[in-house]
Amino acid sequence: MTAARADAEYTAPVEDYLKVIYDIERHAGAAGTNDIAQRLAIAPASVSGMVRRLADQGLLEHERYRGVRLTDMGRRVALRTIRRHRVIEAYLTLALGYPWDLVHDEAERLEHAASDELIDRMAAAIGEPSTDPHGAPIPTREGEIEERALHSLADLAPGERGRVVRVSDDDAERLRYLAELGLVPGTEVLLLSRAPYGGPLALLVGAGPNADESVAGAGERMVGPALAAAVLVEREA
Amino acid sequence: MTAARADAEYTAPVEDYLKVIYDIERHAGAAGTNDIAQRLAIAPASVSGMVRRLADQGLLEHERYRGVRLTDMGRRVALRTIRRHRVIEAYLTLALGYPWDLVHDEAERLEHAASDELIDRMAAAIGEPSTDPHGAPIPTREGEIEERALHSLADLAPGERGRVVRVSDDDAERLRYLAELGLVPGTEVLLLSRAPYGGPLALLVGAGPNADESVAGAGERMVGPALAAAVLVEREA
DNA sequence: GTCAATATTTAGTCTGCACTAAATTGATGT
DNA sequence: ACATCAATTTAGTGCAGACTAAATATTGAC
Repeated sequence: MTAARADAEYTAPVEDYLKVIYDIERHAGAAGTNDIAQRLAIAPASVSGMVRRLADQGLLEHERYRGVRLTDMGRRVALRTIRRHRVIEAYLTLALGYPWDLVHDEAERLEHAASDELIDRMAAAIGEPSTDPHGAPIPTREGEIEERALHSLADLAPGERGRVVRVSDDDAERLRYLAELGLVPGTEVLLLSRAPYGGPLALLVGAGPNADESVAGAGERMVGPALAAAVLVEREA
Repeated sequence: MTAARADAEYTAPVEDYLKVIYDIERHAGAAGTNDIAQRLAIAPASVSGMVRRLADQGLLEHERYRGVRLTDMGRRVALRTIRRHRVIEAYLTLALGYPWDLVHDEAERLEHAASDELIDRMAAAIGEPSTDPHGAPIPTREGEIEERALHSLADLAPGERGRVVRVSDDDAERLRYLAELGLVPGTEVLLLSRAPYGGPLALLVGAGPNADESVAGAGERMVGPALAAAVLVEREA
């Protein structure tokens, strides 16, 4: 029952749990033990124990068998960690020329070691960007985040046009392939057609502002639905 | 007995042990349990257990009651960690404008999280410096280090002249004070006199290449022997 | 050479965070 | 209403790395 502050030190595993729970909660309302376990690549039984500890620390609330929700404090800690992660990703690409498929793993470790002071200096050095290299929004120092509801590329209707805003960053291989296809944030896409029964989508990919990053220019592309789900777009007229 | 590689992953505590053992060994030939414990701010009894584990991994050799010596592999791991630490320190000051009294603590945490790839990019970005901001030599990627034998300021004879090459970096407060006195690497000093029985030294401090860093200009200074011991100099004609 | 001071090790404990195997609860289809 | 399946929790274990208290080895003084 000690009212701990959100600026205390937390272990790397704790920060990882909170990050993952934050993300699951956003999409599903509450985070189940199994989802957490899968996202962290650990056994579900291991999650139960940690969840109890996190609840004791006031970082989340747990209804047995019904899942987990972050408290305000837990959310603050999660967002601070997410800010660190994304600022580091942005800094590595913009200031050190890191390729965009490698920054995630590096940030995954550095986020637990970097001080807020360092994060702020990094952010300032690259002009306080509002998103990371994969298009994910960077929370402010104060823990504000601009989460807009996005559609996946797979949700577009044939003939509909959209702009890539964000891509999933947790698989380096996939990121490299997306870059090859030109599917990077800022690129315009037009869904030409969608084959039925989970078949491939045909796209017209236009050049975006990050065209220097992408290997290929504009052109027609075929992508499977799993890949399309990893590409988030905003609809356009 | 498994012949592990030096490029495997080690935990942060393991890297910390190896670093301090490397350092103690350099000055004293072999590292005693007590010295290690004191440098790591842990109980001596805790060291015994860890030392056994490190010996089992082939990182060091241990003669009971006689101290510890790194193996070649242990030394390689230690030097890699030291390189990380010092490159990070140099990068933070040169690329991010970090004040020199804060970089040590930051590097102390980041050194365990940064990949070799990142360290190399940082080093390249600041022009592969040969020393960190406190004058400590940076080991090469290959684990070579140029350790020159230095005297402390306290060893100079009255009337002797020297140039500050390196200062101890483990106490932020002291670093700030040294900077105030102008005792930063590169500065010329002339020992005017030494009071007997551990009394203060009188110095003439001249401007060095890092004069912009130091608050004070050239002038006469009085320092105690403890502080003088933290300043390493090379003798001059 | 013996004795005290000091250094080191052992013994036993604790915490965090993972694991497997087994028990339990909740949801679902008939 | 009940059987079954999936999700979750409990029980018991292991490892890393710290701790204290107690035992033991080394060293230095006399």
